[in-house]
Amino acid sequence: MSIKKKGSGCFSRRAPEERRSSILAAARDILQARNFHDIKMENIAVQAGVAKGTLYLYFPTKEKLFQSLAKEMGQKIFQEWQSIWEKTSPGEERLKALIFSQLKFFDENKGLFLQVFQGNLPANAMGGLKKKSELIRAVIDMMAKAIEEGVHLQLFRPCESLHTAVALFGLIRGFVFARILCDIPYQLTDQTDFIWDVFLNGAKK
Amino acid sequence: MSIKKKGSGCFSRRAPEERRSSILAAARDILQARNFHDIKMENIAVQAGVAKGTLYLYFPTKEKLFQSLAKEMGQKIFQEWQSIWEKTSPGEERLKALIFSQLKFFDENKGLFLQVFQGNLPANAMGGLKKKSELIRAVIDMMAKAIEEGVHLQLFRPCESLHTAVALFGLIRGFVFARILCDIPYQLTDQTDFIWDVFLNGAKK
Amino acid sequence: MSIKKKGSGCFSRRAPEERRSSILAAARDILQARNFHDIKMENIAVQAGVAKGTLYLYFPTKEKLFQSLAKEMGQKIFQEWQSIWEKTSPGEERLKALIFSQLKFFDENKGLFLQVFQGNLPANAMGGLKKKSELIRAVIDMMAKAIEEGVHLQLFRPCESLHTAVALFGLIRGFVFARILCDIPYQLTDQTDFIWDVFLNGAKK
Amino acid sequence: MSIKKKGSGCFSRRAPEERRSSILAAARDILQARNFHDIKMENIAVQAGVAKGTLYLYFPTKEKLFQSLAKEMGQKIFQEWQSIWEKTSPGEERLKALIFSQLKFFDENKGLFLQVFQGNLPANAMGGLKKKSELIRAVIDMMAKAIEEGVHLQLFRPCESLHTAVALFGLIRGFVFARILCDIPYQLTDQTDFIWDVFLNGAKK
DNA sequence: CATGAATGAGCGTTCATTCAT
DNA sequence: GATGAATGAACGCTCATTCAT
Repeated sequence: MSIKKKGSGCFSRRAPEERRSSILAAARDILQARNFHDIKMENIAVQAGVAKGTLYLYFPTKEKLFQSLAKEMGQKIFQEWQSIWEKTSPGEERLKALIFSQLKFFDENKGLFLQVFQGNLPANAMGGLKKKSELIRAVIDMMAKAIEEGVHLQLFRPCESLHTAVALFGLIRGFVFARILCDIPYQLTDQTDFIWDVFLNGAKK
Repeated sequence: MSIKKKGSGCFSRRAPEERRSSILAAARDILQARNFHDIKMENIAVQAGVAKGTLYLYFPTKEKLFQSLAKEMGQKIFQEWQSIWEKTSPGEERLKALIFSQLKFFDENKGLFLQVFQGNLPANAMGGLKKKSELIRAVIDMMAKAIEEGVHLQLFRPCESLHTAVALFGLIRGFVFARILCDIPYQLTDQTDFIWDVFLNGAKK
Repeated sequence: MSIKKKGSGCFSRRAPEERRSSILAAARDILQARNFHDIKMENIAVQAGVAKGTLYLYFPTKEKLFQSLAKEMGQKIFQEWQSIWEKTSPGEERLKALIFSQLKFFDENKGLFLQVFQGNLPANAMGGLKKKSELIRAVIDMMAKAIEEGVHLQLFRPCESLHTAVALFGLIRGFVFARILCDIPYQLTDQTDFIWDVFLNGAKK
Repeated sequence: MSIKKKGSGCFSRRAPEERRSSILAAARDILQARNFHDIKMENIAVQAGVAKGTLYLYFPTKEKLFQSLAKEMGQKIFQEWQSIWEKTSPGEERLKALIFSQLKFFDENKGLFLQVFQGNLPANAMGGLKKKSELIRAVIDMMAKAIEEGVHLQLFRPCESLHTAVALFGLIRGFVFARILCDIPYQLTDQTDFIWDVFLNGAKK
């Protein structure tokens, strides 16, 4: 009735920006386990420890709420990639860091992987999908650039860098799929070296 | 007040199995563009050219209808994989055929890729997901066996075949993602050789 | 396509218990004239002056709503009987008061007599019926006890009190039936003395 | 698909009048256990061993079907009463026979008692109710006449015969209620003498 | 600002009725 | 005549959204 504390780091009586964040955090947590359509505004409100009506003070509709969530998550991971780029040197280090970072992201967001990043979004999911696609495109482009660097460094043979980046992107996603959907047992981030090995040397004898 | 005249009972009377199929086909077509939750039974009925009530003569609920659809599609592609296995000889031929087949499937089902095969299914999506996971697991296992054959044939170096299969699976899915989500321009099936090359030789100089 | 503007959220905000009551009252009024199955939730909502959805804030299903109604009415009449028992002295006074009370109840609830108290309830009417049966059993048992008192007081000849109570119960119900179903013209409660006379003396010359 | 034998004495390939009867019999049997609204035309068709459409060859609507049933049952019992009247001599014999006949009817139609004869009929139940009321009125009037005879025979003291008949009617119904709704244990028809005794002598010491 | 009771459009499902076979 | 697949109007219930408090 007055002060509720529930879920992920939400506190009543904070600055409005924090309230907004706690709502998004609540939505994110619930989205780990349920569809957009199976999540009720009520659920988010309870998880965030606010009243249903309060959600509408921060987001005009349910849909916009989830779009905001997708956007913020996208920005966060994009920033992480940028930061990795800046902190690493070209070639193996940079690429392995990017691989590791992606594996880590999916490890931490198994549920979201099935929801936000696989299209479980409202009908005009194209809004959501575009964001998601842009993100995928961004990491592919970034890895393509890193691969070009690798070619210059004579690490890789000359290649169509975009396609090669797509290949690497898929390699990573393959392990994510296998891990999350099929319960093939391994720690996702532990696969960095294996992925790197296959990517570098292939399977040939 | 309580009893009203209903039903016009004017219709076409096709073969019953055909009717079931046409309903599933209608659902599949609509699913190319929309979510499970954004598809109304009405939509399916109209698309299939039947009345809403008719759907319920063939499927007890909306959910079961889509589960049937997922099941049938899964069976179809699984049979295709089996048939490929039987018609090809071990090693390169068999693996390239499996790669090609997967690329072709996604090329023909771009929309579904985003829906049925990526989890856009009802709340108990776990039913759907399990099916999907089983399918993924099946193709990975099949490719793992083919890779073991390849190792015996001295085509590949010794390896943990399951992980290597996951890598190949990912390689394929990477191109699918890139093509479908990011509009990276290429004919999906044209990438068979490139995928095979990367898988075999890696990117190393 | 998937998300539309809904809800107008304009209303009155009475006390919550009052709202629940007014819904039950609306249901009771409509039930005077119509079957459970011929009453639509919409009807009740309109009669109660609330929106359809509001009904579901107070009762989880249509069926539960009517069960609540039956329960409340049963409790009310049972309490009345208890209160009569306490306020009257054994013998004629007590029994005549019980007779009068039953006649009065049916006089005031002619329509319900045909509905709630005669089994016009949902499929699992057994729930409803059990309640009703319990109520009937309760009044029969109560009258049986009063008759035993009467035997002790030498008012009645020795008898199987339960069967005699059933006879008295039937005598009362006979007038109710005749009045309500056949429009035999008399004021129901005016028959108290006649019923008492027949019960006491029989029809014999 | 071709010849089905189900339920109460129904045979395919009979005269149309027999088909009509078997449908009504099926409806009657089902009505013993279920409400008008909980009975589907399909149920009746299966029970009668005919196709759903066939019902509509004999009855224009579901409602008319049940009205026909009510009418036929009413006629049957009315004829029984008439026949009793004709076969018995005035006074005790005639009245006890009427009492016995009513108890027997309810004993044989416990389920219907809860359905047809207590108002579980469609919205315009007034059609049904009128029939039922007429029937009740008929037996009351008949008993009133018998009571008048009894007065002439000096069996009964002078009285308002209609009201006295209502009392007797109620006495009978009381035992029916108690037996069917409350499981008070006795064979219904065994109560004839007790009812007669109470009706004649009352409960007085 | 925050609340949560109230709203009502919308959808899944049922089943009396029809009519091509 | 008999059949039963097909029909579609109708209704119970949900839940995003609103706004009086």
